[in-house]
Amino acid sequence: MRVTGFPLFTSREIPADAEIISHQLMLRAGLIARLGAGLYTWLPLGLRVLRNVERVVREEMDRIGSLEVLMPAVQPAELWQESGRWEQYGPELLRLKDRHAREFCFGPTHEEVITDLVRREIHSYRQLPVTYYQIQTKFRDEIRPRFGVMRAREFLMKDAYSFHLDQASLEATYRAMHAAYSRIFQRLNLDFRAVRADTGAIGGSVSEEFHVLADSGEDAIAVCRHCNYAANTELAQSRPAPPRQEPQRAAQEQPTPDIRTVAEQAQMLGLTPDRIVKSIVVLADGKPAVLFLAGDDELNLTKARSALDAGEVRLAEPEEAQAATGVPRGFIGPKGLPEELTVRVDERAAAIPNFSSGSNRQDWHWIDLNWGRDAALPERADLRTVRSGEGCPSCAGSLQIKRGIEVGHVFQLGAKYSESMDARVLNEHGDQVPMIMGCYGIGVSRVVAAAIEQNHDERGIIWPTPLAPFQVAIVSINAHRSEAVHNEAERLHEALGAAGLEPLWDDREARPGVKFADMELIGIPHRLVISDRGLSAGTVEYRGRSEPTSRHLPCERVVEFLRDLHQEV
RNA sequence: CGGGGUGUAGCGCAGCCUGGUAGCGCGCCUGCUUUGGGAGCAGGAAGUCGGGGGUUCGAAUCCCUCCACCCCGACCA
Repeated sequence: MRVTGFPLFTSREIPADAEIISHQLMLRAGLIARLGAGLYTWLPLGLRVLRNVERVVREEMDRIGSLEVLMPAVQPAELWQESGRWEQYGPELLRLKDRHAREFCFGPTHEEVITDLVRREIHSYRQLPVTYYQIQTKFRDEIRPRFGVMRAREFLMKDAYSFHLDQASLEATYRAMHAAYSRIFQRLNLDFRAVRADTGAIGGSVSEEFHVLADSGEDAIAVCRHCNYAANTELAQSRPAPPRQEPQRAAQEQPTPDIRTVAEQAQMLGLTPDRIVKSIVVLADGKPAVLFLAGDDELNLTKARSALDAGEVRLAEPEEAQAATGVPRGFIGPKGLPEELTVRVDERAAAIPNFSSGSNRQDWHWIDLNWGRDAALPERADLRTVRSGEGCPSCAGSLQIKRGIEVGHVFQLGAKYSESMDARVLNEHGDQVPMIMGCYGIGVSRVVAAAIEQNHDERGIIWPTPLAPFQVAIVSINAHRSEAVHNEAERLHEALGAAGLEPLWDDREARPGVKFADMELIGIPHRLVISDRGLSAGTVEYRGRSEPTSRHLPCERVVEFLRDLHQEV
């Protein structure tokens, strides 16, 4: 391809509204153009990268026997009403009406459609297991789209769905899919981790997320430094520290006027925060509950949701907390709390002897309380967020908190959709049984952004070979006045193309600096410079995108050299 | 949805407080020179100043209103 026939929409200026590096570089390199909030056009250069991600994904999906389909983006409301998600999903679901006022949504995901397809077409266990996938545009009306295609509203996703007679079959496909995902991200040269994950609104039991490690990632994940334990901090656990052993002291109530925070309480009472049990009022599906945690721990709302078996849990407003407990926030505690309140205690808070907490009386706190003696020990639960440096739950190592970009997610769904939508097959005994399902997603457009987050320098993008829109940049110096340069560039362009090496020849009449800067910004892995200077010695200059220096190659060896280099990766 | 901010040429911005008919850099077009790391000189094109309404002799500037976008928060696959 020649630049004169493949315009680059590069820019020197950093767009004002791009916050993270991948967003800035995608705009500056002319990969995408913004249309509206969370809506982007893929320009020719960017589309080549996106297609490369798709290609790798398709190859690996096909390899494990997953079958490609393409479902409608617009879906009838009836299906969503049948699964119950028309009500559940909320404003993130873009709802539409057609000319007959019939209701539809623009699909954010396709469990309903695929389940409907399969229940119509598959009737016998002999037809199972089966896995379908598609690569398709989704729309989720995100509260706050940001970071370019990283969190866009419209985005490209690979979603796959598997159907099984039994759990064992589901697990086999799940493992195959897991392995396929690992291969995909390996092939794309990304530094990633598979982490245990919350199943959230989709439902189901077992679930893992694939995260590309990057400081700009929106998710926090806990990874072990020694073993392969890795979990989203939404559910990560750590090895409990040995409980503190000390004789119980007599409880005393202390005046603590105007104390509101754990830090103030610790200071006034001369304690460290880990001797304090704090009381947090939450509303679980609208019902108040009090959660007790160690003073230096942070409440994990995802864990609270499962501990309280609730759909939605949020922190209570100060007025709501006071209404539920009868005391202002800051003075709530386990001793003397109204008995009808739902309470839970975090494991770590349950292990603190002689702790301090609110008195359920304004301006007073207890010290030296003990569970069982002064207040009944509530049902124990894991409620805290793990911290960096804590012990790994599955080995003797320690945990590290890293940031990750979620690029993939695999789920064992179970029978949630097949039951609500009545997707059954006959088993070998002639009984109607609901199919067991799995679902598996990859954020195709997000992978492009994630790859840039991980592969760039101050000059621009450094594409991993499988993603690069072009493999070789040919920069001809003064080709418009040197016939020799022009001819050699043209020869190489043709020869490299014939060798399948996807060259991009910058044949513009621009100054060399402009071309170098552009080729570096758009991240082409290999660069050839053709100049009179080199040709007089029978050489052209080669430089890898991330290499500091160039080397000279005899003209006749160039194609072979690049082909070998390309083969290595 | 709450809080904060920004809309002026394709991009990045100044001008607004203190009203007087719009400017800078990059980019773009033409010519000449230049040509191994984002050239120089000369000339040029390009803006409903986000939309609507109001105040005023006069509004980018002051007031009202609507819209769009960005950031923080809650939320979320």
